[in-house]
Amino acid sequence: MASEVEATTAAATMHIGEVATRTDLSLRSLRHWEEVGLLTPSGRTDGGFRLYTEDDVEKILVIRRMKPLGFSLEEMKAVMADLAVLRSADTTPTERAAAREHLAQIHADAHERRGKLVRQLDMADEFIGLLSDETTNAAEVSGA
Amino acid sequence: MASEVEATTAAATMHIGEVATRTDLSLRSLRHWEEVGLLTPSGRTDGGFRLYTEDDVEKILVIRRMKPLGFSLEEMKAVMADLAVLRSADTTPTERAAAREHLAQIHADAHERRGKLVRQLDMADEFIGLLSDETTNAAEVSGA
DNA sequence: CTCTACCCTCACGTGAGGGTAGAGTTGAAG
DNA sequence: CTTCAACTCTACCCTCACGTGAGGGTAGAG
Repeated sequence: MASEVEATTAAATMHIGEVATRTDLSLRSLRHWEEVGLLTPSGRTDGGFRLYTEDDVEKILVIRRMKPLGFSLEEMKAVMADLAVLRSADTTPTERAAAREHLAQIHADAHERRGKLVRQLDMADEFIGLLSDETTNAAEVSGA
Repeated sequence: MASEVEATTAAATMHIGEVATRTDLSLRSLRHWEEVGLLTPSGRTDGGFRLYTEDDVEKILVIRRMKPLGFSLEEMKAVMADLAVLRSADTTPTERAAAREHLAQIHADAHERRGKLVRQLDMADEFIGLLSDETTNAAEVSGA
């Protein structure tokens, strides 16, 4: 039998709490993601506890990177499905082509959204500058 | 008395539609902001149309800059109030001090949030890079 | 078996608007 | 003045991605 010390990252599964701390996400989010079918944990204990694998965590981290771009959970779900198609070996060329095309689309979209993020950062900086001004010299309005 | 032609940007007021296009915000947002007391238009026509002044638009633009930092409408409302205190002449020193202190707090908070925005941008870039990889060479997996 | 720390499933609440219906207002052209 | 298209009003329900309990079950160490 395989010894109990396989490696650090073998078939070890985690409960939701560990995943949450490791990915810096809330339990609620992870559960919600399952609810909507975005990321279903690989297993459950007999008692009903969710069991996540390292692989699950990897996927979660991909999703987490996608999130700041403001994609909906549905969109991310589609992306994960497409990525799965590309990563898996036994998918038809037609499927793979469709997945690639869709991902290319997403890629373009992502670029656009990135642009918006940058613009938001600019606005934020303008606001911060505005606040600096206001708090710096507002003390000397009627003074000497 | 001041003549009716004060300047180009005198007492001229606009309806909500013009404000929306000028600020790139939806009518719904502007109405919602009024609902929650974040920004109340300076007037109304007899028929009930909202009338915004240039000054209102200025405030709206300040709010718009604050938005990307993820402050809630309530928080922004407080900020606008504090800014109003600092800008107005007839406010007690106590009031002004409180406003400045609160704004300093917000300023610090804003910096933190800016940091998060930057980190989000980084994550976004990681995701985009990931997509690039996947879509670029996924075509040659079993080929030669 | 007990204890504590986790985890479960509902079920409702929230924030910041989106969308629509049905009715009223504007203001320019005729 | 009348008419009319374009605009705006309120009121209401919908969405999305969770947050927040309530009430109860599980894991596993002692």
